[in-house]
Amino acid sequence: MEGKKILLVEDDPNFGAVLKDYLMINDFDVTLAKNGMEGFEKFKKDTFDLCILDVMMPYKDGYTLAREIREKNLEVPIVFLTAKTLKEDVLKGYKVGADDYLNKPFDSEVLLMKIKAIIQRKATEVRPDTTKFEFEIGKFHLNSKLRFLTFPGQEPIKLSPKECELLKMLALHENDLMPRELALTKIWRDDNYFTSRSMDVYIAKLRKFLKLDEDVEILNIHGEGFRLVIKK
Amino acid sequence: MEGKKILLVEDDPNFGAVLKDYLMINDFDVTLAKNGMEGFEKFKKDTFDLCILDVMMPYKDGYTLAREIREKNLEVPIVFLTAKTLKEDVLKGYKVGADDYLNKPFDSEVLLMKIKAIIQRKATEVRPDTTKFEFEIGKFHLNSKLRFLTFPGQEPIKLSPKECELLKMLALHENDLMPRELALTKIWRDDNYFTSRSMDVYIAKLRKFLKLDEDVEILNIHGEGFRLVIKK
DNA sequence: TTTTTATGTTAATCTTTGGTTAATAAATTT
DNA sequence: AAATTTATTAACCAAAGATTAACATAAAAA
Repeated sequence: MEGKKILLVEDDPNFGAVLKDYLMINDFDVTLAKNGMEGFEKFKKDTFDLCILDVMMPYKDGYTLAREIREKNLEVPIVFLTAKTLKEDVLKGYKVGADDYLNKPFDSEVLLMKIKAIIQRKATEVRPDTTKFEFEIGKFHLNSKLRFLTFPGQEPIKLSPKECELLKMLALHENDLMPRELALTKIWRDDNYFTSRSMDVYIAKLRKFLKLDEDVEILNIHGEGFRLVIKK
Repeated sequence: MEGKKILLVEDDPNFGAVLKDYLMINDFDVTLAKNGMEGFEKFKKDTFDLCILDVMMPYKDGYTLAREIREKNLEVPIVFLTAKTLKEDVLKGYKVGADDYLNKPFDSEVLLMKIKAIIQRKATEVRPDTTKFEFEIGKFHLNSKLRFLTFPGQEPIKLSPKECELLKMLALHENDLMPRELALTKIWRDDNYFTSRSMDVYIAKLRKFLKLDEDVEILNIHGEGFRLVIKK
C-alpha cells in the first residue's frame, strides 16, 4: 500500500495542507492542487492511484473536474469531499462515476480506511500486463518481470531489482546511447555524485554477468552514458 | 442490471419488507432473511450479486455474518445498513471487507444509486476464473473447494482456509509472479507489516507440504512476491 | 457447560539479499 | 601533469524474508 499516488484537489489551503500531511504520514505520495484547473493539469501530467476532489471550488467544481478526468481515464477511483449533505449532490456524484463520498467534517481514520478499501479494490482487479518485459540480448534472454537472465546451458542468473532495471534500460536502447542521466533519474530517482557511483557499481556487476557471451558488452561513452553493444 | 440477485438480511420485518418491495420494483431479485443465521443459510444455498446486511441483529450481528460470508466468498460485495454512526462501527465494517456503508434513515434513491454503482464496479472487474477450484501442481492435486491437497500414495492433506487460498492464488499464477500485494489485499484484505509476516508463515507451511515433490517449489522474488515453479 | 482442537496472528530470532559508500586504481580529457 | 570521469572490489548497513514458537480466538467435541 506504500507510495500510492493521490491527487488531492482542494481550494481551502489550510485544510488541503493538513489533509495532505496526514496522508503523507500514512505513506501516500500526495500531489495537491488548489483548484480544478490546476487539478486537471496535474492529472494529465502524471499517473494517480486515486483522486480526491473537493466538490465546491471556484471556477471549476469537483463534478466538472471529475467528468474531465473520467474522459481521460475510465479506471482511476474518484472520491468526493463535500460539506453539503444534500441528496441531489450525492446522486450527482455517483452519476459522474464517483467511487465514494465523504461529508466534511469527516474522521480522518475513516477517510484512510475508505482510501485503502478503494485502492485495494483496484489492486485486486487483474489487468493484462502491457509493459514489455522480455528481451533477447545476444544469446541471453532477460525476463525483467521474474528478474532473471538465462544463457544456454547455464542456471538462470537471478538479478536484483537495480541490476534488472538497469539491464532493461540498456536493452531498450540496444546498440544506442543510454544516457547516464536517464538511468539515474528513472531508476535511482536522483542524479548526484553518489547515485552515479552506485550506478557504476551496477554496470560492473552487469559486465560480469554478460561476459558469458563475447558478442555482448557494455561500452562507456565518456561523459554521456553507456551503450549495450550486441554484435550479430 | 435487471434481475441481479440481492440478499437482504434485516431483522425488522416492516422495514425489511418495504425495502425488499422497493428493490423488487427496481428490477432486483431480492431474498429476504430475518436474521444472521437465516441469512447465512440462504447465502450458502444460492449465488448473490450483492449482500445488504443490517448491522444490529439479535444472535448474529452483521459483522459476524459478513465475516462468514467472506470466508465462503471473497468477491461478493457487501453493504452495511446501520442506525449507528459511530466511527468504530464504520471502521469495523471496512475491516470486515465492506464495500459501502449506509446510515439509517437513508434515502432510498441514494441506496439504489450505490447498489448500481457497486454492481457496476464488480461487472467491469476482469478477474481470473474465480470458479476454478481444481489444480494440478506437479504430482499434487489441489481441490480448493474441499480444501485438500493429494499426493499419490499419501493420505490427502487437509488445508486451512488461508493455506488453501494462498496455494490457489499461487497456482493461478503458476510459473509466474504472484505479487505479494495481491495475496495480501485479496486474502488478508489488508496490506501491512503484520499481515505480511503472517503471509510468510503460510508460505513456510506450504513449502513444507510441497516438499514431497521435488519438482515443485515456491521461490521468492525479493521485494515483489512469490513464484510457484513447476518443473515438467 | 468445560475442554480440546484448529486456525491465525504476533513476536523473536536468524539468514539472505540488496544497495550505498569508501578506497583505490585506471582511463580519458584538458 | 592535473583534473575529471569511470572501474572494480570490499566493507558496511538496512530491508526483506524464513522459521520457530508463543499467544489468542473461535470452532468442535466431550
